[in-house]
Amino acid sequence: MQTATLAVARNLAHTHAIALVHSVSRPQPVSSFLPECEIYAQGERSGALYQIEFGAVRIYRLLSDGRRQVVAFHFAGETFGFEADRTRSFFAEAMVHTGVRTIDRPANGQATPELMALALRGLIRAQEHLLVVGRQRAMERIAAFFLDMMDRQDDRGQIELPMTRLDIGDYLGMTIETVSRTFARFREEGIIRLPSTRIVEILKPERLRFLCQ
Amino acid sequence: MQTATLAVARNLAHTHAIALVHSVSRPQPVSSFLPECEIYAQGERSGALYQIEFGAVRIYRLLSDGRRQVVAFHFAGETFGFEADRTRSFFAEAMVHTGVRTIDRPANGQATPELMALALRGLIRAQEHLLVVGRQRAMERIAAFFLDMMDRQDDRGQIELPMTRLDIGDYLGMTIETVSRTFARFREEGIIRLPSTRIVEILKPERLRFLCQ
DNA sequence: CGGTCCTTTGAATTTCCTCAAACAAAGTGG
DNA sequence: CCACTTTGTTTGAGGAAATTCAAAGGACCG
Repeated sequence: MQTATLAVARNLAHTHAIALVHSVSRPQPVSSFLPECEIYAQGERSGALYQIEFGAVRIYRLLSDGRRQVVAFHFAGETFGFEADRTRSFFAEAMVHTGVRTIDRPANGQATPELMALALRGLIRAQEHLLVVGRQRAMERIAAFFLDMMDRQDDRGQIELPMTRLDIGDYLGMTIETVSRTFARFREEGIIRLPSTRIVEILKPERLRFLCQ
Repeated sequence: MQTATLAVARNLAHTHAIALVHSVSRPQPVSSFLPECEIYAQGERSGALYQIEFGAVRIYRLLSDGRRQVVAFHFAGETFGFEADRTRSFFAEAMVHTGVRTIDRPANGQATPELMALALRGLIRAQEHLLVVGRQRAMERIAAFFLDMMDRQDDRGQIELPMTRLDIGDYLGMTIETVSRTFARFREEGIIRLPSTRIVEILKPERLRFLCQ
C-alpha cells in the first residue's frame, strides 16, 4: 500500500515538475516535489545543486540492514546537493510540498569560491552534528536540535517541524520512542509547549542553551 | 603532577622543534613534537597546514564539562590543520614523537584545488564518522575503527595503535571500559589477537567487514 | 465512518555507563 | 637494580539510559 502511494506521488511530482517549468526572469525554472518524493538517490551520478524556494528536504543515507542516518534537513533559501564524491552518497527527499531551483555547476573548473563555501558549510555542519551525536545524551541532542531549528526558521520562538519523529530520531541517532519521551519531558518541565505534534513553542530557550553546555 | 610533566614536555618539544630546523631541499623544515604536545589549540587563529613526516596526531574539541570529541586521527603522509573557520575549532596534539612539515597556504585566493580536496576529504571523513557514531553499536564501531586503521597503515593485518583507549573511546563516542570490553570480546571470538595493548593483529578481517554491514 | 499512518505511553530488556578494584607497563629516585 | 609512583588497561558488579516490544490514542484521508 505504501509503495503504491509513493509511486503515485512520485509520478505526480514528476508531471507537476514539468508543469511548473515556466519562464521567469531568473536563470532556472522551479521544479516542484510532492511530500516524500525523491529529488535524487544514492548511487546516482552527482550533478546539479538545488536551491530551495519553499518547503523542506531531508538528506540521508541507508545501511544495508535498513538503519538510516539523516545527515541534514534543509529549508527555504538553503542550497543542497553538493557532494564530495562523483556519485551521490545520499538520498534527497522532499518532506513537504517543495519547490527547488536547479543551479548549474560552473562548467569545468571545480574550485570556485561558491563551491568552496558549500564544502565548508557542509564540513562545519557535519562536525557540529558529530559532536551532538557522539557525546551527548537524549535531552541534549533534542535541545541542540530545537536550538538549530530556532536559528534557522525563527517565527518568534515557535518552530514548525516538517519532519516526522522518525526523521528526527534518524537525524539524532535515537529511536522515535526516545524522541517522543524527550519531547514529553521538555513539555512537563515547562520548557516547550506542543500546540500540535508538528509545532513546538519554545518557552524557555535559556534552559535549552544551558543543556547544550 | 601531570600538568608539570606536560609543561616540561611542551617546553622540550619547543626546543626540539627549533633544534630540528635544518635546511633540506624541500620548501619547509620539519618541526618535531614530543608525545602529548600541542601543535595548535582551539581558539587560535587558523593558520598553516601541516603534513606529517612521521608519528601520529589527534584532532579533538572539548565541551565545557570536559567531555571530548576526537574528530580524527592522522598518520604519516596525511595533511591536517585545515579548518573551515578563521579561528581553530579543534586542538591538534602529537600522540607519539611526531615530525610535521608546515605547508604555507596559497597567499590570497582561497579556493585552490588543493584546499578544495582537503575540504572534501574532511567532509567525507566527517560524514562517514557520523554514520558510525550515530547508528552503530559498540562492536560495529570498533570494527569500523579497525578496518579504517587497516586501510591506512596496513602492515599485513597488523595495526599499531598510537592512541590510548581513552582516545579511541572519545573518537567513537564510548567509554574506555566499553572499548576494552569490546576488544576483549573480539579476542575471545578469535577475530583479533592482542600481542600487546597497542598492537592489534587482525585474524578475521571478513568478520569485521560483515559487522560493518 | 473506516483505515492508515504517526505519535504517545507502558513494561520488559538490552546496552552501555559508572564506580571500584586489581593488574600491567613504564618511568623515577634512592 | 629494585621499590615506588604514575599512568593506562582490564575486569566485575550494579545502575542508568535508551531500545525493543506492545498497545492505545490521535490526525488525516478517502
